[in-house]
Amino acid sequence: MSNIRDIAQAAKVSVTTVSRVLNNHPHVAKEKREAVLQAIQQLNYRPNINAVHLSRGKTMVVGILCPFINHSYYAALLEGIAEKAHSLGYKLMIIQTYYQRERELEALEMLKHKQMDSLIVLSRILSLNQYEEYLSYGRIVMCEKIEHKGFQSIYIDQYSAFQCAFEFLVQKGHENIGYSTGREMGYSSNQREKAYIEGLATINQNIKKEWVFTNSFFLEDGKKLLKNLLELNKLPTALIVTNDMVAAGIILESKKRRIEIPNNLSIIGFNNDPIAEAMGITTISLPLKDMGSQAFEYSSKKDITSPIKVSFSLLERNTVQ
Amino acid sequence: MSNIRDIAQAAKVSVTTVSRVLNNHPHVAKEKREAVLQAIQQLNYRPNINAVHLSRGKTMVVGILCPFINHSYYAALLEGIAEKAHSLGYKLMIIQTYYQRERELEALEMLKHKQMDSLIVLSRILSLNQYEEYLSYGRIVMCEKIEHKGFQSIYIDQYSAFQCAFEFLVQKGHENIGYSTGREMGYSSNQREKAYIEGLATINQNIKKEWVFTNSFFLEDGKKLLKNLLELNKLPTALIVTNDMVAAGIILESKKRRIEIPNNLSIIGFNNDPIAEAMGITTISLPLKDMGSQAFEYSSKKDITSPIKVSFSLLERNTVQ
DNA sequence: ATAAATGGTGAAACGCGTTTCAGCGCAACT
DNA sequence: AGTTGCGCTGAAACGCGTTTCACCATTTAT
Repeated sequence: MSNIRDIAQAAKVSVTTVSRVLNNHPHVAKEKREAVLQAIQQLNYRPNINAVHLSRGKTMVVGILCPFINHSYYAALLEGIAEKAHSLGYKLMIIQTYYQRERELEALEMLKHKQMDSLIVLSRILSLNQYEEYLSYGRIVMCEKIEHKGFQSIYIDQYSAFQCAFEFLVQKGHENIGYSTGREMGYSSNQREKAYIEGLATINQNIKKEWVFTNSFFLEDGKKLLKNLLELNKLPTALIVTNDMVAAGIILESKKRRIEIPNNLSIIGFNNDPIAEAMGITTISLPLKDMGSQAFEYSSKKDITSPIKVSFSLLERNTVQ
Repeated sequence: MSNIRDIAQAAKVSVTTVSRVLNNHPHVAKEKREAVLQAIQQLNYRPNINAVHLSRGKTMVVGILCPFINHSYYAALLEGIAEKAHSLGYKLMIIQTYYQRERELEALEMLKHKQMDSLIVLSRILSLNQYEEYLSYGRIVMCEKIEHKGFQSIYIDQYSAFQCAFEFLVQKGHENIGYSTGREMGYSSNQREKAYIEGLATINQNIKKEWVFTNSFFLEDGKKLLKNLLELNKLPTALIVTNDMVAAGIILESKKRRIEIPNNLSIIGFNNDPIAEAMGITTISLPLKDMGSQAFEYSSKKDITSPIKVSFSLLERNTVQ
C-alpha cells in the first residue's frame, strides 16, 4: 500500500501539497493538483485512516453507551442515532454495558483515548461525578434530564409521562394502582417513583410497596411479574408498566391464568412498540427515533444547550378500562 | 496528557522499556518495571489508542454490516455478536446500510483503511466479486451460505427452513400456499423461492405469482400485504411469511377485516420473536443470538472453515390449521 | 517606483506507540 | 581460560498524515 510520500514523489511535489489536495485546501496550483490526483489514481492510494486520526486527534466516531441492544427502547433510539450519524459522516461505536460499571468505564476511557469524539449515553449507572472527569475529552450527551453543567441533556420527561398515565387511570376510576420499572435506581425509575407517590397523594392513597415491581425489562419479566402479583392478598386494579414488552408479558401470562384484561386488570405500557399495536396495548407513545436523531445532532454541536425535553402522547387502545 | 516519552524520562528508562512494560513483554528487570509503573501512575498516563492502532496496524474493532438495526432479526444477531465481541475484547462498529450500495462500499473501504480488523456481513447487496477485492485487508464473515473461497460463511439453511414450513402446511392439508420475503433478490429470498417452487412440484401445484409477496420486512408491510392479498380473486389458504413481525402485521390486519386466523388463513412466520409468542404465531425458530455469537468468533479466528450451518426448529402455536 | 499583500510551495516538526537490531553483562558450558 | 548463550536495554527507524513556518514569486496598493 502506498502512502502519502509515495504520492508526493510520483507527482513530484511535497507531501504537504499532497495533503492539501487531499483535504481540499486552497493555494494549490492547478497543474500540481492534477498531478497529485493522477498519482493517487495510479497508485490506488487511500489515506491510512488511523494515521489521519492520530494526526488530527479526531476520529469521526461517536460512542453509544446502552445497556442492551436487543431491547425495543434502545433499538429505537439507536435507529435514530444511526440515521443521523450517517448523514453527518460519522461512524458509531456501540458499547453494550449490561449495566456493568466496568463497561461504562471502558467507554469513558475510550473517549479519553480519543477512540471516539463524543459519547451518547442512553442509560447509565455511574455517578455524574465519575462522568465529569471525562468531560474535557469530548462531548457527552445524556439521554436523561441533567442540569449539571457540562453535559448536553436530552430527555423524555418521565415524571410527566408517568403522571399522564396515572391520571388517565384515575380518570377511569382506578384507585388501586401499581407500577413496574426497570432498574431499581436510575433516572427513569426515580422519576416514576416520584410521580407515583405524588399521584397517590392526590387521590389520598398510601403507597403499597408490594405493588411496585422492579427489574422488569423484557417480555419474560412481565410474565414473572404477573405470577408474583397473583401471590398477593390484595391486587391492584391497574398497572403502569415499564414498557410495552413487559406489558405484553403480563398480558400473556394473564391469559394463561384466566385473568381478564382489562376487566380484571388494566395495563398501560410505554414506548408504543410494534407489540403494543399488535396486542392493542394502551401506551404512552415516546418519539424515540426522533430523540435518538436529536441526541446525535447535539453530540457534534459546538455549544451545549439547556436540557431538551421531547414530547410524548397517550395512545388509548384496549387494555385499560 | 503525557505520552510514552514522558514516562520514559520520568522512570529513567527508554521508551522501548516502557512499551515492553505496557505490553507485558518479558525481559524487563523488576526495578525498571516498577519504576515505569510508578511513573505511569504518577503522570496518570494512558496510551493514545490511535497511535497504538497506527503502529500495530490493528484496531480491535470489528465492523458489522446490517441493513437495519431496529429489526428483530438483525437485533438478535447483533446481541449475540456484541456479547462475544466484548468477551474477546473487541469493539463493534455498526454500519447500517439500508441496502444502499454506497454504504456497503463504505464499510468495505473502512476495512481497507484498517479502521476495522474484520467485517461481519449480516446481509449484503453487493456482489461477491466486489467483496473479493477486499478479502486481503481482513477477514470477512458472511451470514449466508457461501462456498466461494476466502470468505468465512455461517448460515441458516433457509432452503430447508422454508421446506420445513412448507411440508408442515402440506401435512396439515394445505395446497394453496403463498409466501413473502424481504428483498426480491438476496440469499434468503432466493433460497425460499427455490424451496417454494420445488415444494409446489411435490404436490403438483403450479406457481401462483400473485401469491408471492416481496419487500415485506416490518409489521406495517404485513398489513399492506394482507390488504393486497384481499384484492385477489383466489386466496391461498396458507402463507409462509418473511418473519414474525410481518406475520403479526398480517394477523392484525386480518382481525380488522374479519378474516379469521387460522380458520380462513394459516400463517407461519420465522425467527420466534417475542411477538410470535405474544400472538401465538406458529413459527420457525432460528437461533439468531447464537449464530451472531459464532459469527463473531470466526471473525477473529486464524483459519477459515467450511461453511457452518446452524439449526432451526418448528414451533407450533395457533396460526396454522 | 516601492512597499505591502497574496498565492504557492516544501522542509521539517509533530502526534505517539511498536519493533528491530545492536550491544552489554553475566552465567553456563567446554 | 575461552566460548556460547541468554537476559536486559536503549537508539533509531517505522507507521503516516497534518500543520507550522519560512520563503519565493507575483500582484496590488500607495
